[in-house]
Amino acid sequence: MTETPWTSELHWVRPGQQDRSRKTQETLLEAAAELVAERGVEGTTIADIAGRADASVGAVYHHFSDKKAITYALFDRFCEMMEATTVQAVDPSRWTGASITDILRGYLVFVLRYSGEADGFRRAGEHLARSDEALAERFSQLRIDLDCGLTKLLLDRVDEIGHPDPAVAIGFVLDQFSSMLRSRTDGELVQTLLQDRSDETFMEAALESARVFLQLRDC
Amino acid sequence: MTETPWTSELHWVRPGQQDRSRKTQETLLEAAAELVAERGVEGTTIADIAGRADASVGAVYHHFSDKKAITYALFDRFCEMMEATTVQAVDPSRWTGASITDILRGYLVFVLRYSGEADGFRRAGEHLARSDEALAERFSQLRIDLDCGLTKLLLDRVDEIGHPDPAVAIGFVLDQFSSMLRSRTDGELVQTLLQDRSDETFMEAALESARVFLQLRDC
DNA sequence: ATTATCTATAGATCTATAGATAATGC
DNA sequence: ATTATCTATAGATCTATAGATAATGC
Repeated sequence: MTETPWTSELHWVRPGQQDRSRKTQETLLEAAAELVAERGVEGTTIADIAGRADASVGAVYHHFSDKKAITYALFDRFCEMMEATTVQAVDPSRWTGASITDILRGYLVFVLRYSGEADGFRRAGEHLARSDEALAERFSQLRIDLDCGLTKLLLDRVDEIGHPDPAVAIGFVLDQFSSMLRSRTDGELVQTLLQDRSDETFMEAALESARVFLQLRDC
Repeated sequence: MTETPWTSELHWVRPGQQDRSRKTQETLLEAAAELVAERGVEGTTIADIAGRADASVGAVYHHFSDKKAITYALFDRFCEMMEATTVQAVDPSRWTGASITDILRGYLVFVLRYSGEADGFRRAGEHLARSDEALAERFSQLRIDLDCGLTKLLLDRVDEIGHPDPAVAIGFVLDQFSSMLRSRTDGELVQTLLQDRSDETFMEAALESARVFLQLRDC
């Protein structure tokens, strides 16, 4: 339980030594991500992945020690995507002159527009998190890092906030946003009242809600 | 695609003709619900279900035509639970003298306290919804019925609402609540900033958010 | 010579059934 | 006599491997 594959990933994913190899490995991961986004980890077979990547089952096992290794690799890439994006997103210099509303709008636009690209990678992570506590921890940390970074950005603008407890209020608003974005971008599932409205309507309602809850002063 | 098993459920679930039979069937469904709540539909085997119910694999197949039939039966029960609860929850006479805040608080308390009991049944429905459009429709309808009922209750108290477009505002608040409740009750997954705070803190923040967004006048 | 890929198949796991045995209720 | 249950196992599906063939790069 203490040892996780993250500490010795090379046992799981064989690094290619030919150009062709790295390309195949990349194609296999892309195929796996697509399939997992569509059907989930358990609904995706090795033969499916090989088929979509125009490769053979043997090729898959040449690159990955077993099915779990593929899932790990997908999750690993999700972590990389999230970490790199978070670093850029919460860099104060990116938001020079921006108001809290600007930042929150940027967050909404980004997730609505691009979260779909990470779907299969994220779903692989969720699957692992259900059966491995350490990976669940790592998965959670991604969100926490993002939320903490955003919280800092917003606290730098605390003078815009009229709410008596800015830290708690920001925490609530960020939770609210991520929950609602999750519902909205989760695909197929759970029709809601606002589901059929445009992203624009949804965003404006979410921003208005945050604005009045935080008691933002227009600057 | 037009024919769904709902129209001829008796082909899927054999009605028992002995007391013992009905009891076994009930035990099997309860076992299935527990396991699906823990491990999901695909993570649960027929042998698992039989084992937890202290029955044999053969007994399972005596009662249910196949694995899908068990999943259907779980979803069917989820529909019954949701429909019956919705009817009671949105009955205007239940809320005589209640304010909008009272109703919203009642909603939060109920879901936080009891949604866990329906977890396996709901999860079976989600699983079916992913592969069958008609069942996805039926699954969505459950939420829509609840949200519409609640919307009516709140619109009856429209004089408490200061928001210029009460209908849209109510829709947004109900979406907000259901998304956040989903995140909070989904179990294990997705640690959030407010996740470790008490239900009480969460509820009060959610109610305050709704109050300022709807611009509720205290009555 | 080494690395990557393919085909064919062994092994594991799960669903579903067949046939025998036990319990129920007219 | 009918219904329910059990044990044993056939059949299907998926993971993983073995061994042969093809491509790469020193």
